[in-house]
Amino acid sequence: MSPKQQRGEATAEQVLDSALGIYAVSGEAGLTVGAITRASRVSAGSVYHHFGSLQGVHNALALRCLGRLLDAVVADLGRTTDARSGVRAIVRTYLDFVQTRPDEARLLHSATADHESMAQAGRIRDSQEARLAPLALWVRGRREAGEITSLPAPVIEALVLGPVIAVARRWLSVGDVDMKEAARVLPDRIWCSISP
Amino acid sequence: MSPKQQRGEATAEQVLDSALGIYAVSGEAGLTVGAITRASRVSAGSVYHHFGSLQGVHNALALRCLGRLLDAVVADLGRTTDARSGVRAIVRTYLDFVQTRPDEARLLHSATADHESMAQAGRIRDSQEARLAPLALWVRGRREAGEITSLPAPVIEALVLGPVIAVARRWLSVGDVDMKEAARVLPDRIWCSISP
DNA sequence: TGTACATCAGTGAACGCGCGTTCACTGATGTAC
DNA sequence: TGTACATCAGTGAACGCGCGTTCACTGATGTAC
Repeated sequence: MSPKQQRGEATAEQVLDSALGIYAVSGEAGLTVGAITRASRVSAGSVYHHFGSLQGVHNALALRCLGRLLDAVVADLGRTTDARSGVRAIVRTYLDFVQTRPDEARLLHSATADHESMAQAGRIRDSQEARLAPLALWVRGRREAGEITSLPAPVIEALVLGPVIAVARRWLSVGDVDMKEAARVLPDRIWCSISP
Repeated sequence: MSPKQQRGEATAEQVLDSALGIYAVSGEAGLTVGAITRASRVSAGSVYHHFGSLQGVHNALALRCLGRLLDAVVADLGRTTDARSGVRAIVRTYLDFVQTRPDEARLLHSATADHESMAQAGRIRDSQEARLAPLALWVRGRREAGEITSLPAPVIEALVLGPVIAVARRWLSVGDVDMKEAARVLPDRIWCSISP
């Protein structure tokens, strides 16, 4: 899982890059060991050496994508002070990520829904705790400062991320959303739904 | 696809019922022809006679679930007059459907994300046009009446359904949402985000 | 009402294919003295 | 600096298994006269 030699790291990255490409073209069903070895020019044995199983590749890929998204969001969120600009930052960063890395966004949006991930939702949260903690902290801080209405955390999360994810999915599948307009309009609309 | 004999209809329903159960327990990957024939006591040949392929079973199942959800929503929406009570009806009916038929809700939430469905998003919309039309009509009517802010239709859809879907998915996977409270709180919050 | 016939519904053994995984092995890298 | 050794990285043929699909066939149902 954590290679002790440099070239090991490079190989693992190569596998994940290829896997993402396959996923983008052929979907989850197309992500087979054969497809990976063909695309990455890494042998089956080597894939197993690094990831243990095909599921291991899948998990590692999902974690890498989620990590990148959370990193981006947390970084931009850290530059804000009040709740309103924070919400604006979350919306913009999320939509920006979706447009810049559509394949990874697609993976995240279906991965969070699929059966395996639901069973492992807890484990995923654990392994991303370092990135999730600042986010939770920010929400708690804003709420204690009275800038956000006092609703259960999951409901607030749904009110903030729900519309953003919905727009993102729509853009990724149908494509009939003006993302610039969405980024301009959504923050205030979302803000209104969670202000006291 | 549309059986000419009564017993054919019953068999097809039996297959879909079993398929839904398998999907709930084993996920999409578990939905194999073998699993279906074992659970439904319908032979492989008969499954192919009715659905053409395994993908056909999957599509039919997704369409049946979506149809049921849309029927429920459209029915309750028809009993409302103003936009505000309409939004309340949509939220409540949706959350009610999720709680009453969690397996079907899970299927819908992952099916809309998966690769195959994205490719066929257009065809699905077509085949459900009869149910989608009243919904679209309602939105247009409310907007022309000035009861809803004038944003692009997909953005409004995202603002209304986004939080609802987010809460539903959270409840289905993690389970840490009070659905009663969500149903009580969400309508007004959502309403605020789309009022002029 | 009875019979002949076409169509629909259903069976299940058999098919080949591609899947995930293993393993005995070779080569590369880092380390200790 | 050189050598010996342990560990890591990588190979690819081989394995058996379960998959989706087919097809020749039987039985049930509806229809026309």
